[in-house]
Amino acid sequence: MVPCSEEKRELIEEIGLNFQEKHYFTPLAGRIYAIMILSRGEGFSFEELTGLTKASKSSVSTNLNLLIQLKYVEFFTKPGDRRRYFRSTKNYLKLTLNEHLVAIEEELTLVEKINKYNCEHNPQRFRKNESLGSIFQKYLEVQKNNIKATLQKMDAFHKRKVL
Amino acid sequence: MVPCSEEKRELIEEIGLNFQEKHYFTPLAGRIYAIMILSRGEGFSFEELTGLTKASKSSVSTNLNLLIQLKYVEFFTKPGDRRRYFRSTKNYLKLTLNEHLVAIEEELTLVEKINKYNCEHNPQRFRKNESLGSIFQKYLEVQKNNIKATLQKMDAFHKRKVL
DNA sequence: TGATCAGTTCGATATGTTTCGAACCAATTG
DNA sequence: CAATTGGTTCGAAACATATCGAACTGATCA
Repeated sequence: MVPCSEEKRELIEEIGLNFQEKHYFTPLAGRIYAIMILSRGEGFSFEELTGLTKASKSSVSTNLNLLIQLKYVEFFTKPGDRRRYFRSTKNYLKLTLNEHLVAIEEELTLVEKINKYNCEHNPQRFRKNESLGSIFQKYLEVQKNNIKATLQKMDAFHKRKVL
Repeated sequence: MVPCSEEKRELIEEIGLNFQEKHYFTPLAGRIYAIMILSRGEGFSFEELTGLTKASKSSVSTNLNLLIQLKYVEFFTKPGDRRRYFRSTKNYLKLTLNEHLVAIEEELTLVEKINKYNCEHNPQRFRKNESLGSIFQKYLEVQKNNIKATLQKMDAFHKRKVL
């Protein structure tokens, strides 16, 4: 039984739920990732994770490997210790931003397709909604530019840190 | 058998998929709504919808009522006709914007909670990520303001139309 | 060499969701 | 009144997904 405060447990569930909804994680993947976000970054061993999540080895294994593949999690080793230690990568915010970007680009192309179809097949309806649609498109463009600008800011920040 | 071009069928599937992913619709709800978006706005009868989607009456009924509850769909009647005619409401873009707004506000409060927790329990980690976190928070604020401004623009547009 | 440790793989089980069919209801029609 | 129309309700079937247990691998240790 790995110790963990009630407060932390609740936060883990809440954050985990959020990652289920917004990043399509499984419940367990959400919990694992939440545990890592709420830590000093020194990494968790495999058995600590099974203990904290109360899940089976197999489930932890699969979900952990999924998170590693998606670059949410990385691992490192310590000399004279067979175990691997798992922690969240530092680019969570960047990954999130990239997901936002993809979502918005998808939405833009979809809106364009709908407009194109209605312009050709339902001209009356299209004309009625034209200006509203362009307001929406402008909105998406602004969101997109904000994401791109923020990504650049983050890159600049990372470079400064490294030097 | 209700007629429908191959092009339209494909678009319906694509748009339907998008609504499944981004608005948590069921496959059938997505298809129904897509059909309505790609039309002149004169409404579809219940049996036209079962025909176009090739789904059972019961499924169409439940999903239609769901869409009505969520205000994506409305219905009207014609004199001397028992049937109801269903069409998409005109506020799709507004609903979408409101969903974006809610999502961003949730993300903001979550980021704040994580920061608060790490500030109290993992100060080293928190300090390292502080400026990166504030860049992200600023980003979310800009997105939020853009949504609010767009909502106002849309409201203004609607009022002008009505008068 | 045999035992243990750290983790993986895979088939089975549990859980949750979507769709369906059949029975049903209320309003209209003949 | 019986039959039809337009639609709803609800339990069951179909499908999808998450988690689990048990058997396994490959490295280390005694």
